[in-house]
Amino acid sequence: MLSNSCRYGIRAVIYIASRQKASGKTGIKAISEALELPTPYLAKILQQLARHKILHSAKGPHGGFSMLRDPAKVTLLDIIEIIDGSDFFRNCIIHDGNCSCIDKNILPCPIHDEYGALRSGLIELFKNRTIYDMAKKANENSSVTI
Amino acid sequence: MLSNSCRYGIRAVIYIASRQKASGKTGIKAISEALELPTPYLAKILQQLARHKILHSAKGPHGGFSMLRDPAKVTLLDIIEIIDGSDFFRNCIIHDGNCSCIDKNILPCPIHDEYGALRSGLIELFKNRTIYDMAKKANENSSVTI
DNA sequence: TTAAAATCGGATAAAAGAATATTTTTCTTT
DNA sequence: AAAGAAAAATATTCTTTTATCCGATTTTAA
Repeated sequence: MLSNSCRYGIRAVIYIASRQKASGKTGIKAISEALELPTPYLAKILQQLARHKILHSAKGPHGGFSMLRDPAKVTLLDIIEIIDGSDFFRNCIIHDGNCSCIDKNILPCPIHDEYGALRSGLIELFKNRTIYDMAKKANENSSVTI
Repeated sequence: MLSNSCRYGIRAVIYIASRQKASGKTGIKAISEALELPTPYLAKILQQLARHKILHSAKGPHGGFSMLRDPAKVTLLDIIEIIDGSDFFRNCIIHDGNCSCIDKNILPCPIHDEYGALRSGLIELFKNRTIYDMAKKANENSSVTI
């Protein structure tokens, strides 16, 4: 459902937020080692999030990434929309393009109603979970993996 | 969420089932024209479904595809598993590989419980909707699109 | 035996994923 | 202040996967 890029991005942001208090900025190397992700690929993703003002990035010695926006105000949905776009949230499950509940000129597919309800549930979940929530969980509860 | 191949396959099977009563076999050309799908690509997908005994295929004049298994006993999940595999139903939302509820050695991710519930809902939906249901809907209800 | 169909193998294109090399910025040290 | 080093940013290239197309072959009913 979510692309690799998107999952990497989400995990990295949670990690950055979870270390914010203790150590300020976190270098790309530290992140990719901790999460076991390919460094240059992750760098590209974090650059994208920095351009979208989710993260702050600092070059030079002791540089690295930190949260620019308040983690409590960044939702999963924000990150997903930046990296994967919002097609998923608008599309029908068996057709290209918009779902009939977005484009009223399209007739619904045979499982429109049931799928629509589940899709709404997903959107709500993504909209309600903030980076703050998840970073906190990761910090105080060691039985959780980022 | 579902690949193009998978969505094409589902729609084609519904179409074949919906025409079964009236006209028996349906040719690949007729299907791809009706659903506006690329003919040779669709052919490959249908061959795959034929190998997995969902469809029957007949060469020669008046050949074409028809349902091999009873449409009432073919679920969406059956088709999805053949074409896209079952990774989606086993995976965590932010990690590669199995979810912690499949592999007990893995610690859950920070949104494991909430996502798990929604994922189960999707699986149930895919398991409960049969090709028969959807073909019937398409036949008797012209305000639905395959 | 011919024409209509599916089948099969490979060719091509586009997108996603990943790695390498270079450049730019900024801190630190002299 | 200048030089050097550390870090991210950018650009380029490579690989893999997904999507698509095409030509040749096989099958089979009329």
